[in-house]
Amino acid sequence: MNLKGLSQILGLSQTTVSRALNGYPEVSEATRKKVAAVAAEHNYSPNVRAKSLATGQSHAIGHVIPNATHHEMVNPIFGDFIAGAGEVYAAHNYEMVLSTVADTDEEKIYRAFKTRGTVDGVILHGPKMNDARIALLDEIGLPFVVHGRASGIDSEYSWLDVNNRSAFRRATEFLIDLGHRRIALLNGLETMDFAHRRRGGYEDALSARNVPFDAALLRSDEMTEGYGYASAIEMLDQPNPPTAFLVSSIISALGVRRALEDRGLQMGRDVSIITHDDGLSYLANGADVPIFTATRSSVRDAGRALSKMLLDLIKDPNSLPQHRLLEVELTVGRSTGPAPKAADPKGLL
Amino acid sequence: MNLKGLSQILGLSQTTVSRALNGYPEVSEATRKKVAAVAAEHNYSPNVRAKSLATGQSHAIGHVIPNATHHEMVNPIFGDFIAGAGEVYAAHNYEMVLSTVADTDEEKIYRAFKTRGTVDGVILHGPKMNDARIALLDEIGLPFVVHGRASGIDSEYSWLDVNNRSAFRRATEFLIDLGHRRIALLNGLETMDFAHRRRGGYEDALSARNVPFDAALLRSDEMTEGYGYASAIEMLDQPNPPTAFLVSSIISALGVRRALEDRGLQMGRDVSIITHDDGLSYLANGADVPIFTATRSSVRDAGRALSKMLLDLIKDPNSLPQHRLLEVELTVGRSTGPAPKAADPKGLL
DNA sequence: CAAAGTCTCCAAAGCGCTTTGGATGATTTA
DNA sequence: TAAATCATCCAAAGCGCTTTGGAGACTTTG
Repeated sequence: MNLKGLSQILGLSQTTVSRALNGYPEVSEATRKKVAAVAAEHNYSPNVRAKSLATGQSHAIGHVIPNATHHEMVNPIFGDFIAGAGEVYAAHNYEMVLSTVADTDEEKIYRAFKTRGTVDGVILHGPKMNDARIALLDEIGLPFVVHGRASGIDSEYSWLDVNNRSAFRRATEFLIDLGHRRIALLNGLETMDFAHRRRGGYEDALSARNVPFDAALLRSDEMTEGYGYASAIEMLDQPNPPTAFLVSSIISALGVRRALEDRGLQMGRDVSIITHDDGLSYLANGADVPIFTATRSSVRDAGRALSKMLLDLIKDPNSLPQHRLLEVELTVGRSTGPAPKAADPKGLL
Repeated sequence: MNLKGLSQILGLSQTTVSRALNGYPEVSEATRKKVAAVAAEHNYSPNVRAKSLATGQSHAIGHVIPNATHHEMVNPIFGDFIAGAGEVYAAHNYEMVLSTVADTDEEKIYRAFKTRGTVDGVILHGPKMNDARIALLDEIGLPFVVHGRASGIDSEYSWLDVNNRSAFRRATEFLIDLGHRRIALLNGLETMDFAHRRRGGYEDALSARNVPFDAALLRSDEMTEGYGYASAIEMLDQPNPPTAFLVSSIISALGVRRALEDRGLQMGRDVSIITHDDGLSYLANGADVPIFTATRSSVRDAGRALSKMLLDLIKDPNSLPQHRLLEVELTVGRSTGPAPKAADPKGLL
């Protein structure tokens, strides 16, 4: 059933039927009701392609999954973010379109999004330092919002970010307060902006408390379980091992935990761990008492808020860029405790 | 730049330009080259909405994420599946559109997909026993393929599935061969077809080897880390605890591992674990020697193969339904070993 | 009571592409 | 040489919707 058919059944013009269905004032309440009834009866819903051709809007939002090709890693937070955004899209009758590309082809995708009119806007994931994509999207003229920020970019753009610097400063201070002086940082890839900020927070806390910085206690990579494990093993086998780990992802934290176990160390007593926790649905950080002491911020909430921000921007393209900085909750779990008295925790065994 | 503009620049009709770009034979090689050159120069790419309105095809595939609303869990394998499918879509110039809905609204989404012409076909995720969606999609007339199968559905449809029954039979037999008689099964939700089949394989092996079935060793739920932990703790604290766990997801297996640690049990010596491993990119099961003995099947490969199957089906709607049953690799890691001699492994402590 | 508004509704153009049904001139065939 | 064939190209219709620019029929106003 299409508009033409429907208007014939009703004995009205397509114009009137279209206006009735879209809530325009030029149609009487009586006919509007009649139209609505017949439309429902015949299960009419407008062809979205024709509609978007006529309006110039696609009612779709694009997400580009970075790094998703070949054997690289799919960011595990993506699913939860999408779930949050999806709720908002569904409520506003927007479609979500996803593209997976190699980093190198990302520019092509954005250009195609614009010229082909596939989407009305995009959410930019995983911003890097000096991220070139922001200028690109500005140039293309495709509305966008950023999940995170990009240090080194001066132009104004809308973003939503976790206060990573403050979070990791607080977490580091918390460990220092517990007496830890050898604190390892297992960071994400430091080309990523969030990782850069986290490292900043970590270094802020160290220098504020006069704890020496040791490059041997620093790692940076994609946040897999294996990365957490391998890094922790390596550091624990050093002559002067860390007594605490600050980890950028709960998945890597699981790896650190496994390393502790392998080395016969007890988490929270011999070695402490604080991790960032994105609140992934399948990796809930303990029901009652959290497994890990964590800096927590729900990525699903982020998805909800950021997609809303983008829809607002699309609705009113001249509105000012919006910013939203989310503070984390620092929740204490069973993975942290006072620094062991002995110089070398392994000496206790 | 649109077709009209391009054809004016070229001094040709829209017809000829369109045909030149789409490889029709009615145009000479010389003009085809000229058209291609000018199109590239002006960065032309056709408006996808206009194209699909004219052709009746959207060149998009729909994925509906089940259970993704509110506080329910997003299936962690989704990201990797999508990554695999995305590669295929990109190669064939298809778009991927994603919808997240409550289970109850799924029917609406599929109907809307059809009547609004949003997508040319869908991939059905997470089939349940007697899944009603298959008949629904048949009735609607929307081409689809299923990731998994649905027991109890007689109609013919295309699917790709892991041989779950055989996988879990083999895994159980492997444990029995190691001397285990108290083998727990931490299954997925048994409304899901895959979980039903896995349980079947488990029971097959038990009865084939005359190992008594004990309902106290069986759990079924969404496969979170917390579920693995809680179930394992509960069972280990029973009077006659299991000496081995068969787990449906590596994420839950991590929970079991944590439970063992909490109870001071050593994995692979005191208690064995075999898990199913979907090959998630961020949870690689160990680099050299696998952490877990596992039944492995790459969900990313599944995404690739299944999306290809759907594109084939769309290209030739009259082709016969395709089926693809993937066997798992049973790879031995460090989580399994002979059953402890003592009746109660905790007695060893 | 005529003029000016209001309400409702409609015909037709337009969004950017594909595709049908020729038209034109060049080439081959009888 | 006339007829048939072929290779290229084009005008125009159509996909299903929105939206502009009126047109009638009623009401209100001076």
